[in-house]
Amino acid sequence: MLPRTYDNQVCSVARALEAIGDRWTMLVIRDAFRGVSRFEDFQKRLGIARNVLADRLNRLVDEGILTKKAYQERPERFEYRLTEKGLDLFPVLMSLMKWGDRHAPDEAGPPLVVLHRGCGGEIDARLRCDRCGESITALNAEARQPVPSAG
Amino acid sequence: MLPRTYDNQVCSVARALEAIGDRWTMLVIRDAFRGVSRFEDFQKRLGIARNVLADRLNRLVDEGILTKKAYQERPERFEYRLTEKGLDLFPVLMSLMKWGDRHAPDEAGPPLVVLHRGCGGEIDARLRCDRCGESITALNAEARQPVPSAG
DNA sequence: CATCAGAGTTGCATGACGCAACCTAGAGCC
DNA sequence: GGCTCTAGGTTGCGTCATGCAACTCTGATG
Repeated sequence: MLPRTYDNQVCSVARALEAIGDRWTMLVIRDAFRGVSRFEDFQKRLGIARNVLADRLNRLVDEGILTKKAYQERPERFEYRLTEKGLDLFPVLMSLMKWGDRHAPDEAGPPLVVLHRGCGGEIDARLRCDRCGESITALNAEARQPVPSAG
Repeated sequence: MLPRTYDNQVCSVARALEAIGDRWTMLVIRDAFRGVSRFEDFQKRLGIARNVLADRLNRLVDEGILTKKAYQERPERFEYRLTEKGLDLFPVLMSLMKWGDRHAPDEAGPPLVVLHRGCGGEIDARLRCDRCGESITALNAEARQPVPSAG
């Protein structure tokens, strides 16, 4: 559990960040999407401290975002794989990536292109209206607050 | 600047997380999207330590995600507003919210509904293929790695 | 003159993190 | 039977980031 929870925050964003909102977790998940599954590989690719990595992996397993399974006995060796809950973080990761591509670009250009398998098209991370299909941005969105105590 | 940077990570996700990837920053941004703009209001709503809040706001201004502007002189008082770069984090926030709604739900159900202004439709945060328009998930996406040194 | 609001700053304690060393179980080799 | 290697951690220690309360500063209000 994170040392400081956001219990006072009645918001899905806060609850999501309680699960994945520290400095390393999202990068662990990113590497998991890239197919990394073993302790040593996470550690080498990220340069994260081993104790911190062990802690993050355990937490992600507790959260149901990763599963830990032995891929061989004698000697026992483990792999960490994304669950469905973890796989559902894909849009979060892609919108982060798109934002980084646009606003914090590397000189070498976008280092990773993600494509629609088979089709070969690129990912469009824009939000859509589920009624009219138009693109939704911060400028044409509005929040409907649930009525505080009138239900 | 974050204490630990991800310099060894050639990835837009890592660069994005360098800007917004600590425990409070994304919640500050969420409140900014809700219209919060003053130091005292951020502090009261989030319960964040004042020194940490001051640090986060300064960092976000340095990053070009927020602007700081006096909304009155004598006494001088300031407001923090999202820049275009900050507004572009909207898809990140919405996909985090959708994930939280689905996988870390509050008993009271989704506490915040965001609508297409005028139309009234809800937000569809699924990723699309920019060629064929189909929905893209982790299962039908593939990464094309840039050729390492063959350019 | 006292009090209040907004926007911080300062000092101290605690907790998260980085780092290196160590541990364990089995495999391969000689 | 000993040496070394790999995978997956754990332990101990030091430092840096964070939480918390108190304080500052400026001007308004009574």
